[in-house]
Amino acid sequence: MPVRFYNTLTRAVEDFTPLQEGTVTMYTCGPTVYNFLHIGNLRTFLFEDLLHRWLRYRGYHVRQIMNLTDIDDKTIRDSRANGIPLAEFTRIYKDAFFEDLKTLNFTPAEVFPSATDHIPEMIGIIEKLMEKGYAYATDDGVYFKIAAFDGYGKLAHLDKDALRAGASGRVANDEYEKETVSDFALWKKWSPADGDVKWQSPWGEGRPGWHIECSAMSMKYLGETLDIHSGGIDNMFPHHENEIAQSEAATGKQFVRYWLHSAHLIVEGEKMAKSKGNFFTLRDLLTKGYSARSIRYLLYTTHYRKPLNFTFDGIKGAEAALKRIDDFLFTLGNIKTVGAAGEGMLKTLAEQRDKFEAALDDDLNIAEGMGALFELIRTVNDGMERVTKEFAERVIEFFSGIESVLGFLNLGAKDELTDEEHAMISERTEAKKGKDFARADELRKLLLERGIEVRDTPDGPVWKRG
RNA sequence: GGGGAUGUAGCCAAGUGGUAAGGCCGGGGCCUGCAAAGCCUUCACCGAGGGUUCGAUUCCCUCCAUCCCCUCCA
Repeated sequence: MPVRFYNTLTRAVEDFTPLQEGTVTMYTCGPTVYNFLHIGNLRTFLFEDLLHRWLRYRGYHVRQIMNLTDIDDKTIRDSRANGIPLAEFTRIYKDAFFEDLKTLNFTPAEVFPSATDHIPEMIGIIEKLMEKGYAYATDDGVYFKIAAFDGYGKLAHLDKDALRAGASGRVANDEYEKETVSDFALWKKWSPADGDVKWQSPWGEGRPGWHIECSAMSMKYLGETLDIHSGGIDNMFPHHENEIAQSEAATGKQFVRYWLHSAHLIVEGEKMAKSKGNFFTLRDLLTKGYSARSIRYLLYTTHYRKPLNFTFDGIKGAEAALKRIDDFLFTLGNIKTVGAAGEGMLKTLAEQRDKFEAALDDDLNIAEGMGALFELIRTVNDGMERVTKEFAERVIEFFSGIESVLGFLNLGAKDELTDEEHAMISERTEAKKGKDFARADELRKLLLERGIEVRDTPDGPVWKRG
């Protein structure tokens, strides 16, 4: 079975085949760099990370581009509020963004282009749109004329004639000079609120509209037609709809073949909002003592098209679940029994691996995939006394393989003990032999204080660092 | 007001027209000198009300709740 994805464009699950055999071009909307990443951002970015990793696992060469929006209303507003030049201000959050990606063990994109480095490319597209009659200039900027683009609304399934300004009640009483309220800005002429943020253009000094950056950067790095474009569901309209309009109007070609959108995250059943006090950045959670891998696990294990309810009970559960996997791999790593792997065990391994892969192929159903993993764990644990070193290695090899998809396993090399610690373990074993359990328990406690947990097994004591 | 989703055990979360995976927590038991790890066992009338059907959690309708979008929020 091929990999299948739910395509927002067609509202159906479709078989995935890239335009160019073996290579996938993928553009993912990145962060606006005016704050640290919050768990909502992470939900979307982790879905995209899973997408990237699964395509790789399936043998594709993935060319992912993730942009950084470093010029928009919010970055200008906050840089001015802080009295820092825009580039200096966004630098802070760009650096933080890359640190956070590293913390969460993201597979990096091929390029992370910044909007401000691509102003000429954006101007180029706008000029083309002007030439073709899809855009017009006014006193305050250049706008895309949606009436001129037939397919407008095909992604969001909105009727362009029915779009009303201010329907959401969020639009201030701006004096628009646009021909139609839903026409969107390609270029914004400089206004005093922009401070010293401005670029030269054929339409005077100003700055690009928000949507044009993604068209310019995706086409520059990946070509005029992309295999996959993804982002949060909230960006479907107007952002992605506008990207389609301006890109396809400019090139005359299909812009994106598969659109994938992730649902939002809520916190303890409620919308996450600063005003509700339930707004958390990654850094907030790390400060509270939660591990990056448990955050990754938790945000990874709900299907991406379903709203994810982030709870603190959930993150504690994630830590416990990870410990179960850790202990399983730890136990396997200490198996010494010699002999061939049993038929039944090999069959279970093959079955659960197939189930895991089939689940991920089916529109990235990771929840079902994890179910297969835990079934494998339970079955192997159940027959652990019959597990041989050879079979244990096979299982560990399987987990090492899927770690390229999961990114939250603990397969690290063993820490070594000091001579003193080795001596303590030996002394405890001797004490046990002599039935001096008081001394044995004392030594176990002393080792635990050093972060070393000793477990007795039929093969003798094993130890792990906590 | 319009459009789009979601609602499964204390919590998280798959799934199916024939009586519901998995993880966490809790109860009971086994194993252990004691632990740890592990195993076994227990824990759900699938938001509410109708309808279609031999049979619905799964399809249809209504309602309720929550979330997303309707010009710049992942």
